Amino acid sequence: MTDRPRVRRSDATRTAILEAARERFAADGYDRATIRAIAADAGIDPSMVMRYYGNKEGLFAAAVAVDLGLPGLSELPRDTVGPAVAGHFLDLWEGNEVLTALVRVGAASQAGAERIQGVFREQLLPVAHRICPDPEQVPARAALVASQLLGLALTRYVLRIPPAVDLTREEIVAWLGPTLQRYLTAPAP
Amino acid sequence: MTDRPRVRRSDATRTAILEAARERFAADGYDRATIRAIAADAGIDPSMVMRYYGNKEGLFAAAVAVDLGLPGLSELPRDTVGPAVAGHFLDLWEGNEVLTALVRVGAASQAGAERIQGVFREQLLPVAHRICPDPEQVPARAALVASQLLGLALTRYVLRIPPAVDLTREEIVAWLGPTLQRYLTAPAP
DNA sequence: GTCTATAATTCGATAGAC
DNA sequence: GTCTATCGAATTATAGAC
Repeated sequence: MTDRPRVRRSDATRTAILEAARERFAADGYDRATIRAIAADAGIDPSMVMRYYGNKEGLFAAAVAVDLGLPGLSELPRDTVGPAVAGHFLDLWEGNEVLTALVRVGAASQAGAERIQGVFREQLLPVAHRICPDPEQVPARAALVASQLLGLALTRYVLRIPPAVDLTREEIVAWLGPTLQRYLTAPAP
Repeated sequence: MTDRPRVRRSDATRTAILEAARERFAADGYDRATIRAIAADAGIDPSMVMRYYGNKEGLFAAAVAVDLGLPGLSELPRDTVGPAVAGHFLDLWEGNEVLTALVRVGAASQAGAERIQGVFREQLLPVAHRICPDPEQVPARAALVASQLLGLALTRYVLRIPPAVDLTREEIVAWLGPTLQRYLTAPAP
């Protein structure tokens, strides 16, 4: 009977809230990104945010749900996986504020740090297991990969150190590619 | 006449405040590290912090004044500078909360990010100029070095991703040494 | 579903007694 | 130099009208 398409008005509002939240968390960090400011950006009332997401932590959790889209990478030829990973992550970072928000909040709060630990454990580790030779070394190798990728993101997108911002995509892939390749596939030193 | 040693009582208080501030900023980040909590840790009254450092920003600036002690590294043989840099920074991070506080606040606030930019410009760049061959490439190479060093610090000391925490000193020097060596001295790719 | 009004905290900063 | 008391502002979160 009343099963028409079900395009609730609130869906647009929810999307607007999440988008504004991502921008604010990425730009200001967790504490300074106030619900009031996010609601103002989204053009709605602050109390709506509470209604939809319960509290600030729930809003953050919904805003930074992230899919790295990594599984496809494990199909690539093993001897060029380093540059492929570098390029893939550059695309992710350039086109999306979620990751900047995630790092910024991860560095600032325990809850944010645990969320990044979760992404590492559930998305990066499994793929590393399909790429690396010795299973026993996978966690250490994945941690090294994460350190270089997150370090570039930190210097380039969060701290915005000028020479890191000025690097071109080609330069980054050329410099980081061999590093990641070694961390993933080279014999342990 | 009254030029006795000048050991003011307040010196001990100042030191206690700065030490407590470093711990709090490192553990909680800028916003959550309240003046009240810092004063409580130092065993003094919150108003003393204001008296000595003017405001919270002044306190932070005094607490994270940092000397990386880098110049000595430029005297080392050029072909083993990578592992030397890795080991030097590991010692710095392990023995001092200043750097953790700096990264945590740098990721969370603009003022903190600018402070790290200053450290990069005034302490890392000059040393890189004495190590790298081509002066024109120095900023980019230094930025790559910073990305790997800060990335390890982020994953190991701030986010505390378990496999990054579990890495031994020897493993880190062995893995990061060649990376830094290449960023600093290898021909551009 | 949306908004007004406000409760309940908490923080940085100030004024002033001792 | 040190502490008490407090102000003013900003925040999350709630209650309830429409």
